[in-house]
Amino acid sequence: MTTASTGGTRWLSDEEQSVWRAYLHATTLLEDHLDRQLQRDAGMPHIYYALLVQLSQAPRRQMRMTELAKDAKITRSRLSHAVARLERNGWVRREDCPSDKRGQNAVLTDEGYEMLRRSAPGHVRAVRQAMFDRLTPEQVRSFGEIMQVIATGLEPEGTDADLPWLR
Amino acid sequence: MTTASTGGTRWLSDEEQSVWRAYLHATTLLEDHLDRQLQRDAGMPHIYYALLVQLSQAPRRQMRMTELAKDAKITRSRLSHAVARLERNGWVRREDCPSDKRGQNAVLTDEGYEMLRRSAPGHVRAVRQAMFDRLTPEQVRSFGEIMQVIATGLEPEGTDADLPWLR
DNA sequence: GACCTTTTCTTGAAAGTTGAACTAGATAGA
DNA sequence: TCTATCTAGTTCAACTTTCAAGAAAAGGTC
Repeated sequence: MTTASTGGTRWLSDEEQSVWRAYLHATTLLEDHLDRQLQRDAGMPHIYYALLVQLSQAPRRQMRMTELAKDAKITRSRLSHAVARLERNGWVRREDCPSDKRGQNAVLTDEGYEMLRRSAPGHVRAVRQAMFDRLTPEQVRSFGEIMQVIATGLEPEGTDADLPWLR
Repeated sequence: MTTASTGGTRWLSDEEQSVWRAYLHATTLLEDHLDRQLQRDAGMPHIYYALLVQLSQAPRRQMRMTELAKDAKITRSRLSHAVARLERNGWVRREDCPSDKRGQNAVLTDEGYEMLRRSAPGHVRAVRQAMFDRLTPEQVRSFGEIMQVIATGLEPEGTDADLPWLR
């Protein structure tokens, strides 16, 4: 394993390899950790919880399905299933969109909001303990930049983020 | 939203919130990206690929199930299913462990190795494009440190990493 | 309006994951 | 030895995700 090119492939350097390994370990451990924490304390996986948080911050606590899927970076299909489950739990309700008869609004119910209010402190604590309490302010800043770069690079084309005149 | 404590909960500051959001976006986009890339080019999800890589680097290209699960940070259950699938594909073979009759060794087959050799360049390219080619050397270094801190903090207790005299 | 394309969202089946229960073998103590 | 406990790995059922297919409405063009 070297940093040199071989047969056209630029392999990862030793440092890059170890960074990549650390990244994979940190992200899988953290995602598992949060999934378990939220499954225990809120009865749902992390991604579902994130959907409710998203809704709670939207005007009138509701969003069009497609918009919600985009913001959460998941497919519409996946969102359909997720909302169906959250609806069964009584935390989300679907409403027809008045302006577009194809459209659906996912609405956070009062029960959903209440559940969020109850479990938010525990979740924030978990995130802090796993990440922010272990990093210096300088590291947090740098980390934010790095994540931003990576996310932007993977954003599907034709997104606002790709239009230079909006930067 | 402030940085102050309220009712005992230290909420995230605005900066922390935006870092957290960026983290969630970057990691879900990247994991999706790699899953699709490998599903297309190697016929399996990223985690399965990572298992084969792990095996390819082990002595005699084999590992005990539990050890492999630990290294890959997944449950033994999940690994059982994964290896069953990889076995059906002919990329891995199970062998009884001679020294412990409960044990199984997962062995990377020649076909598995060959498949890895073919798809590695494309995978490395994807990782580079998504991450390393977008970061400065200084960012890569810092990123590695940060991921290391987070991973170590989430490592199950009683691990070597927690024994101070090994540091 | 008729026609074609695009967008929105859902569905169903196949694949993957989880957590608990279970079998079999190892380990340790009396 | 006998027993209790622990460890390795698998399996089952419930749940989640993916991918492809499809229904319904919207938007454009002639």
